[in-house]
Amino acid sequence: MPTRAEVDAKAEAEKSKVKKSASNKSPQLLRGFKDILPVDQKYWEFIRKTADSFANGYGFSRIDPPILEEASLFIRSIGKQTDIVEKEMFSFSDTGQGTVVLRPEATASVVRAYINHGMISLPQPVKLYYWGPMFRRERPQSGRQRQFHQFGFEILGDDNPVIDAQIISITNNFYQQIGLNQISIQVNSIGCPDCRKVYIQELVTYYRSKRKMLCEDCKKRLTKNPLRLLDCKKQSCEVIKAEAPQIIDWIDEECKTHFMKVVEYLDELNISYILNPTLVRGLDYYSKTVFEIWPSDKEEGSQSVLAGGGRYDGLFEVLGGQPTPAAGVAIGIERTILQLKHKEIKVGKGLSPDVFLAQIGDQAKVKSLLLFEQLRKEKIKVAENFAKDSLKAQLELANKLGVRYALILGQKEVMDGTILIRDMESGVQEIIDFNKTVQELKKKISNKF
RNA sequence: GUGGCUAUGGUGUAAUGGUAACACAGGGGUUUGUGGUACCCUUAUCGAGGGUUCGAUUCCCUCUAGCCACCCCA
Repeated sequence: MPTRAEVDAKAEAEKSKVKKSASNKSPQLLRGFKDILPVDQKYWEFIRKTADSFANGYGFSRIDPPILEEASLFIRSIGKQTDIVEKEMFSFSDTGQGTVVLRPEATASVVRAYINHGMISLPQPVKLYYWGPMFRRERPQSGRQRQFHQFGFEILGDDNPVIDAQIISITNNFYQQIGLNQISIQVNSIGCPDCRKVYIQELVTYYRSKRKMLCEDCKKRLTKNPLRLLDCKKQSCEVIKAEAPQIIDWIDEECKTHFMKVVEYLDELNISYILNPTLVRGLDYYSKTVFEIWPSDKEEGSQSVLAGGGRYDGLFEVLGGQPTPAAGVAIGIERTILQLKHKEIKVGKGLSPDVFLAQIGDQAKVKSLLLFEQLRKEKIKVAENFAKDSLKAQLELANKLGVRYALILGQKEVMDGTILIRDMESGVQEIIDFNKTVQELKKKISNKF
């Protein structure tokens, strides 16, 4: 039997071994976290630009709530019983601040900001737009990451159904605008808390009578989150679901009229949508209208939700504010980009430079450093590689970048006060006065179009 | 969190119980001032740890990660 000392020594050796090999390995990305690489930036810029212009055009003001918030903000808003709060939040305790979490979504923060800053005294409704990272500790797969990005539009302070329709319309227009017209808009109403309670009672009664035929998950849902029963995709439960009472038949007059109005507006706006009586959303704060955007190719079986939203009239009170009606949408950026790629939608032109500046020799290098600055100020997009000395290597690079023209500045040109302009397509070169570089270049570049 | 599949260089792919092949990309070069078409050189302790074995990248186990489905959501 080994002595205590031996055991300790062994453990120590083991530890240092691990430490050593770990320190030699380069640090890896955390699970579910991703770098947004240069090759993908054009998609991000494209979406960002479009989102910005939508915010602008529809009169939404930008708000950037912090990424870290009090845990209670989300527990109270999203709901204790939801998966997001129960098992998906990145939370930790910060000295003196209690439990803080990396935000899993932004609507709660926006509402918190509305309350905190007394936006109730602003002309209503208040229209806000956000963009940023969200965090959910989920098992990653494609279109599902632990850090992902959303942007969203929220209209706070008005209960008119036209607001609901407008949010859906904006979302629809956004997808049309970026070229993703193969989407389906799923719409439903889950009523207000009062009539929902009645409906849930009814639903539970119905499902209880069929309890023996339910799958394990649904038995759990029956007590935990009855609305989710409607989400089950199991064949056996589908049958039961088909006969289940529909929420639309149980919501009260006010909720029903509201929903009819929303649908009417959508019809007027010529937006095609699908009434989905089983659509319920996972966040507790929703009331009345709920909707989701799905990719319309059912063949792929991809059930990933591109965007989702709805009305959340009850949220303000839950967070200690005055009762305020509101509606909004959150759009998943990664998932939207995935669809753009899937549909091979071309995005942006890519920023290829107009000209490559090549230099040979020390004097020329110094002079081209200055010329580069001059060209940049003239808004000519110029590429270079001052670190390379050989002209061959520089032209090779110029070729790879696909520039039309190359400027060549060597010892001889410096002496003569000239510079070479080479047409990379024809290989024709001309000698021009160094002082006329900008003027000549501009002439050539504008000829291109 | 549960289940299934997978794991070879920067990327995409081979092969094999005796330490890895090919393509592309990258870097360097073919006497130092010319690219897009050539040629040469160069880039992997085969995800991590353990086991079986004379010997494992190849077989087994564990872990980790990715993908898919579920759960849930964007």
